[in-house]
Amino acid sequence: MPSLTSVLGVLDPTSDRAVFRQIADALREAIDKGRFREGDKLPSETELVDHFGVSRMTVRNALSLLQQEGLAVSEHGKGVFVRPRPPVRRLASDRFARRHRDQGKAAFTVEAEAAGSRPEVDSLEVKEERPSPGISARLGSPRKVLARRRRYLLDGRPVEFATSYLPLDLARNTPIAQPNPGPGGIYARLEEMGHRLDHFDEEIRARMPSPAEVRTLQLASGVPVIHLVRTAYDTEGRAVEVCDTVMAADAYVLAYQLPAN
Amino acid sequence: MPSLTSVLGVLDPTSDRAVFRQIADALREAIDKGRFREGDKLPSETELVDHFGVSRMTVRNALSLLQQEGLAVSEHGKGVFVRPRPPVRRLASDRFARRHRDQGKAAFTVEAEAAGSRPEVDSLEVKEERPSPGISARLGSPRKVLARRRRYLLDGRPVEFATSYLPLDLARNTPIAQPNPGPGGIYARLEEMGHRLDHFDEEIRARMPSPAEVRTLQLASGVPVIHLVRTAYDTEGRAVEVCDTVMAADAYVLAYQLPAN
DNA sequence: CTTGCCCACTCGTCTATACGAGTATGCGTC
DNA sequence: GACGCATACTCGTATAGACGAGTGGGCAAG
Repeated sequence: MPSLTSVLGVLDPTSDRAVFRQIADALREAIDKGRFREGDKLPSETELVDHFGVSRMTVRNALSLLQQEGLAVSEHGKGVFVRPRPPVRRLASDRFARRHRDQGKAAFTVEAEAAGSRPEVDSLEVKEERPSPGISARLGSPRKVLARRRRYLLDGRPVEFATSYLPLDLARNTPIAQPNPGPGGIYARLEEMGHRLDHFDEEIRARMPSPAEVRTLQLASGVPVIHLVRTAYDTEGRAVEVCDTVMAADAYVLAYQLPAN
Repeated sequence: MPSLTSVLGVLDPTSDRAVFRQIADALREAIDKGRFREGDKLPSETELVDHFGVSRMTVRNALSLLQQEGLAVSEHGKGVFVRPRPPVRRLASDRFARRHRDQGKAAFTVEAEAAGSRPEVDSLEVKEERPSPGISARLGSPRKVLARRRRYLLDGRPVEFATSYLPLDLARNTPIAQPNPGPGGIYARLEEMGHRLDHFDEEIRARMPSPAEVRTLQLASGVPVIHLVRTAYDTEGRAVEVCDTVMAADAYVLAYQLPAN
C-alpha cells in the first residue's frame, strides 16, 4: 500500500492556484496515470483532510470538481469512486435501413442481444396530444398528434428515453396506435399504409440534463445527454414522424457515413 | 420591481428536500417561467441569504447546482447571470460535398459570413508526430503522421478545436504540409493528388470537457463538448485523413440526412 | 448459527466567520 | 474633462464545527 504522498504529492503553498484546484489536479493526475482505476475508491474526505492539512470543505470542493468533470461519483455511506466507463452502444447511420426492418424484431433488442446485453423497454405510453411548437413545425402543423413514449434499458440501466410523434390523422385507428405496433415497428406499419419512407433528417445536440432527465436516466453527475431529433419523410416529401430521443451520453457513440459527392 | 417572495416563493420547512435544492428549484422555476431572462442578473448571494434566511454556503450550493446544469454562469465581482444561449452553428451532413469544395473558400469562413458572424481561425500548427493508438488504427498504422491543428472562433468566441492527421508518406512535401493548403482546403489537394474521396465516417460522442478544453474553448461550467472524429476514405478504400474535432456543445447542432434504403 | 443491535466510518447538509479579489461608481483632485 | 482613489458591492476561497444519514462489520444475545 503506497503512501498517499507518493500517489498524490503535496500542496505548493507558493502557487497562486487555489488549494482545492491543486487537490483536484493531484487526484485527476493520479486517475489519469492509472494509480486509481475505474471503480476504485478514492481516499476518503477525512484521509484527504489529514494528508493535505486543509479543512473538509476544501476537500469536498476538490471532489465536487472531479464529479462535475465526470471523473468521479460519490456514494453516500461508502466513499467516492472513479467513475466506471459503461459499455458503449454504437448507433450506426444505417440502423433504419429497410433491410433491417424486414427482419421483424425491434432493432434495439436484436442489437443489444448481439452485443451480449439484456435489453428492456419500459414505461411505454401511447396517447393523443397537442404538439409542442417544435414538433408541430416539423410535422406540418397538425392539430393533434399521436405520442409514443418509451424508455430503453441495457442490463437494467436506463440509457435512452424516446418519444415518437405522428400526425393523428395518419396514425389514428391503426396498429401504430397500439402499444405494440407489430414486427418491424412503426416504420414497417407506415410503409404498409402506403407511406414509403424516403429519408430521415437527424439533428444532434448535447447539453446537461434537466433534473427530470437525471431521474429517468439515473445519470451520474458530470454526464451530459445527447438530444437527437429525427424526422422521417415519405416519398411524397411529407414528414410522417418525429422521434425525440434523449440519451445518456456516456452510453452512446453515434456513427454516420457520408458520401463525398 | 416585484418582491423576491413573489418571484421565488419561500422555503418549505416541512419538506425533506434539502434546503439548497429547494432554493435551486425556486430559481430554476423562475428562470423557466421567464421571470429572469437570458443574461439577466440573478439576486446576489447576499440577497438570497436575506430572503431565505439561510447561510451563504447554502445559497452558493444552490447556485452551484444551477451552474452545473448549464442554467447560470457566475462572474467574479459582478454577479450570477442566466446563461445566454449563444447563436448556434448548424453543421449539415453535406458540408464536405465536392460541389462546396470547388468554390475555393474555406467552408467555415463562407458559412459564418453568410450567417452574419465574423469568423477567425487561429493557433494554426502543422507538425510531424507519432500517431496516438486511436489515430494510428484508423489510418492503417503509419509510423508518423502530419498533424494540422487549428481553432475556430465566431465573433471572437472560440467554438471548435480541430486536428487533422494524415499519413506522413502521403502529405510530406505537398501543399498539405503548408500552413495554408490553398483553395478548397486539404480535401481539394488530396483529390488533385489522385486520392479521389469516396466517403467519410463520423463518430460522435458527448462528454464534459477536460480542464485544458475548458481553457482553449473558454467554456462556461455546465457546457459539455461534442467530440467528433471523421475519417476520410478514398475510392481505393484507403483512410487518407482523420479529423479529430472538439466543439463547444452550446454552439452547435449537427444535422445529418439518411436515406431510408 | 442466526438475529439484532451498536458502532465506526462514510458522505450530505448547514451554520458562522473571515479575508481575498474583481467590478463599478462616485467623488475629489489635477 | 481626465485621472486616480476610496468605497461598496460582487463572488472566490478557506477555516471550524455540528449534526444527519447511509453502509458495513463486529459482537453479543438468543
